[in-house]
Amino acid sequence: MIKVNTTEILKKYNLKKTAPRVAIISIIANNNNPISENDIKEEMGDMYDRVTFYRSVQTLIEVGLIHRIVADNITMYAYNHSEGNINIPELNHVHFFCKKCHSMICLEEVKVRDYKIPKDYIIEDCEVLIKGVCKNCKK
Amino acid sequence: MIKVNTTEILKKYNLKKTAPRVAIISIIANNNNPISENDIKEEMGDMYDRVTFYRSVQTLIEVGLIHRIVADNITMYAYNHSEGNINIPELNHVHFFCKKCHSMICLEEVKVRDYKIPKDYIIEDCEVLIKGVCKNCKK
DNA sequence: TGATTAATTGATACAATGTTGCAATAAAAA
DNA sequence: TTTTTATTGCAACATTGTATCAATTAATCA
Repeated sequence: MIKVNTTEILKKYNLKKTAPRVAIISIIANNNNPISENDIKEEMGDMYDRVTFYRSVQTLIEVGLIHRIVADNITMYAYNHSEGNINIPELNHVHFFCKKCHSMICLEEVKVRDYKIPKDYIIEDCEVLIKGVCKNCKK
Repeated sequence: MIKVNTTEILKKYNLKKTAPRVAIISIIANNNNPISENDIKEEMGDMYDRVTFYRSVQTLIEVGLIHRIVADNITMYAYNHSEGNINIPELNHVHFFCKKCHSMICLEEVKVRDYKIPKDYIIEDCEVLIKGVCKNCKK
């Protein structure tokens, strides 16, 4: 459980430190694995407002603090602990999605090789999504 | 432009050969790159019905004939030309998404290596999404 | 510290996307 | 051709996401 310094982070991106933002960042950062809007909503209690949530999440994605993963039409959010390294696409955003229970876990140390992309394309990010069945659902 | 034999394909999966299915399969298969619901809708004209579309697409994804890709909340559909090989995750579903114009292109020959997934997980599929800026938008 | 400024919130209304139920239809089987 | 069964297409609903705007609150500065 990594405790993030929301004051510092928000200042870094010139964003005001507001209650919803602090809550959203903390909740996402304190989860090792991607988390859904509903789970975040529950943790926020009556601090949750849908519009504010969408806007906050949008902002945080734009600055590169979190990212959104969609699998089988299920949307989840995860923290970019690699924050400083987002320009090393090989190392980022690798997830496993269970088709049965819809849980998602973050994986490390997976690499992508042999990009055959036209030279004049700019690569900013790389996401790898591995789908299958998790340990529990396999039984 | 690969012409697919919808009669054969649908029979293979025990699906009835209906007009909407034939249209949807043909449209997706005849596009080299992923295509949005709106584009498919346009090509279908008044044959398009939203509910039928969602159901058809759902069915076709389940049998592994097409797949859905979501980037920045934009959903697209692409044909699995590798149809027979869907259990070789290294070779499947590699796309480039342009953050500016929201176009998507299919890429070949990208490989993923060094899976560090717990041994008792079943891997069925692997998608790689590379985001950035395309040739045109770079200018 | 208190007033000023500017971003952000939260409510409302709207728009787009996705789902359920069911009667009518059409495809495949007999 | 008739029967059977899956699929369609409509209506109604549910969920997800967006635009507007007045009220609020955080940061700034005197």
